[in-house]
Amino acid sequence: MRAVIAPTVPDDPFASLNPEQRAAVEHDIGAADGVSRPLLVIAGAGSGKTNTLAHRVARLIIGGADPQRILLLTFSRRAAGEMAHRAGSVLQRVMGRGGAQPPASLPWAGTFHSIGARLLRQYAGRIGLEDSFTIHDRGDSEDLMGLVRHETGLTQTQKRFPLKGTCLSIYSRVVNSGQPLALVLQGSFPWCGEWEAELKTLFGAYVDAKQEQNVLDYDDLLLFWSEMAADPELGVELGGLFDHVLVDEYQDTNRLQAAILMGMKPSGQGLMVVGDDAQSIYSFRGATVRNILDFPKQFGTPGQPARVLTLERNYRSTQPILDASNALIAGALERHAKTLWTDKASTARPQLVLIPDEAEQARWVCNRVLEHREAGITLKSQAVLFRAASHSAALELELMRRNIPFVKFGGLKFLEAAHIKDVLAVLRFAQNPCGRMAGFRVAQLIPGIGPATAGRLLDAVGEAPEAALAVERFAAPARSGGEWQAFVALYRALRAPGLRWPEDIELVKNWYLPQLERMHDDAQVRAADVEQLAQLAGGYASRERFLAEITLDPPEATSDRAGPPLLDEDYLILSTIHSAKGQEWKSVHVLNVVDGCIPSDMATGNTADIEEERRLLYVAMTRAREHLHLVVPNRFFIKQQSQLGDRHVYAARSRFVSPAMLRHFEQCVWITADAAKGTAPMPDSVRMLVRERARGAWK
DNA sequence: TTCCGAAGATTTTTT
DNA sequence: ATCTTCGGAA
Repeated sequence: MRAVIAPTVPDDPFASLNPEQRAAVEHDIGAADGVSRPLLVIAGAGSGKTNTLAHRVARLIIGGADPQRILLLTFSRRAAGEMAHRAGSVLQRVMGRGGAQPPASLPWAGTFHSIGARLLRQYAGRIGLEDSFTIHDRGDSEDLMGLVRHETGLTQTQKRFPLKGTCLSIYSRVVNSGQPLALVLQGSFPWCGEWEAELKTLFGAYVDAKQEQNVLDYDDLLLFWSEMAADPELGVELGGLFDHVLVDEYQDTNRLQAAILMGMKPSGQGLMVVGDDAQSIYSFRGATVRNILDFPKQFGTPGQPARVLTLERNYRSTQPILDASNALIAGALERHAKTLWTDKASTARPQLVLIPDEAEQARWVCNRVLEHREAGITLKSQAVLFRAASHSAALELELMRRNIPFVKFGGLKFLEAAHIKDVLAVLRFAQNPCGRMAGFRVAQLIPGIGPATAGRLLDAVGEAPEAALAVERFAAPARSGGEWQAFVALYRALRAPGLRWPEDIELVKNWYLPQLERMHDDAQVRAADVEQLAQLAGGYASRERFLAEITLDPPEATSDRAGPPLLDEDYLILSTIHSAKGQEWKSVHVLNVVDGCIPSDMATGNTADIEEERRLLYVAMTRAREHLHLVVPNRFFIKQQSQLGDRHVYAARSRFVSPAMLRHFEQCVWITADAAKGTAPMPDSVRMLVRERARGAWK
């Protein structure tokens, strides 16, 4: 029995909460029947959502809840860590400094995918799954889809068949949304509509291939979990593992995730979800706002209605920034009415900056960032946000030219580099010899072995009782010579029982680095990446854990500088808007606020897509605490679009910044000297900008 | 069968 | 500009 400790008055960490937050935190604590009813918290941007959740967790534990029986589902691993940390510090304050109570650790905090992986591993035997399954990341899944696509003969069609990546996106969408293929094709992939029958065959073969090889993809983690939860017996058992289930960012969950909750907690007891329908930006992943809107209906019953609380007080931004954001979201077609307010007054409106082109945009942003820094805002508390990872290319060049350190979130990942995939594939092949994608990739690293020979090798491995033996006995082509023997030795070592992680990675490095020299001109750079991976590997308990967690929680930042920036160094944040979710900075620049970027050209097909783009801009704007700049280049480069090669396009200000909204912004025009000639008188703000331009000439 | 070079295609966001 | 795919030479 755990002791029940009442919060002490003198240092009450709950005193800082506002009434609505407090209501959420205290919801059904100490209820007569000991149950807490389903709770939905609609939390506006910057309304202290994370804080409220963390306090709720702490309050539950203080009330006697067992941390081991609290399931906390977050959007990213980072968010889970943050939440556990904050809950811990609340607990510590309550328990007092004298108490030898260890800080709260929440063993079941993580993303849906990572928790799913753990539960599946645990219940594998019960559902006919080998518990040694490996997890395919996006790249592996695409490759497998490509292979199956080839084997099914779909590469030989008269008209071109959708590429492997597109096929996987369609498949994933079907699984996550629970919609029939035809509907998904019609709604999101109209140009693939004619291939419905072939796609159906392809997906069937893809599923078979995964099962044969004992691998799961991202979607399977949710799919299998939801299947378990839907089983009358297993569902109850799973639900019984937890007294409280808390879900963050509920607006970005999909049908499968809602089904999981429904299976585990059909009555909604002990269930609390938090989200903001105005910030739903993941529909491309199957997320649906319906989850949050329908929550009361889904989980409430007449006898036990779900409780709904709304947090509207914003603790992040100044009132002018909120005014502009509110005006933007007021234009949305459908939404939960909610108006953010704050007592952080300010006279400075956000800026809307007109700029000739992208190069000038990069220069202007650099100037402004440095200016802010002079004013005492560290680089780390400034961010530049953009719709697509490639939009920051020009800015990155300019930053490097000026020696301004930065770290970029989103976009291409470390794990997608060929050499990193190679190393991981070797480890995966050792872990799960049935996983063909890994073996297929590894075998082809050896000179003289191509797709055909690799295929034969894997067939042999698949049929043999002992994988290592099959590899040793395999007759490699003569031209592979000693290279093959070297690989056999490595493979045997990796499968040997006494091997202690992370020795594995040393073995792989010794074998792989010479291959790298042979295959790539820039082996030096790649070797450094491999070294970094090795460093990372040391932090994990075992090979299995490393492989599972690195695919579910990849290192998210990429830096163009050699190695990660030192911890104490100051650096500017560059991020896609998607990756900026849940974060905040003192100063925020949003790049390319033009039609074609926000909303993206690719998302102007239907109104739902366009509305999501609006919310995306809303998310970007509400990240700012004190300074917000929307930058509108007049002209920008279009790449990869036309047969005529690259060209400029003259862009209009984003349609979301409507004329009626302009009064919420300070408008600036930033012109180059030659563009200024012969133009009409400029607004007041221009003088300042021209001065800045003069200074910029010396940079 | 492998490997290399040329032709062809190319829709953003991420677990 | 980049990545994928395909055809032909070794």
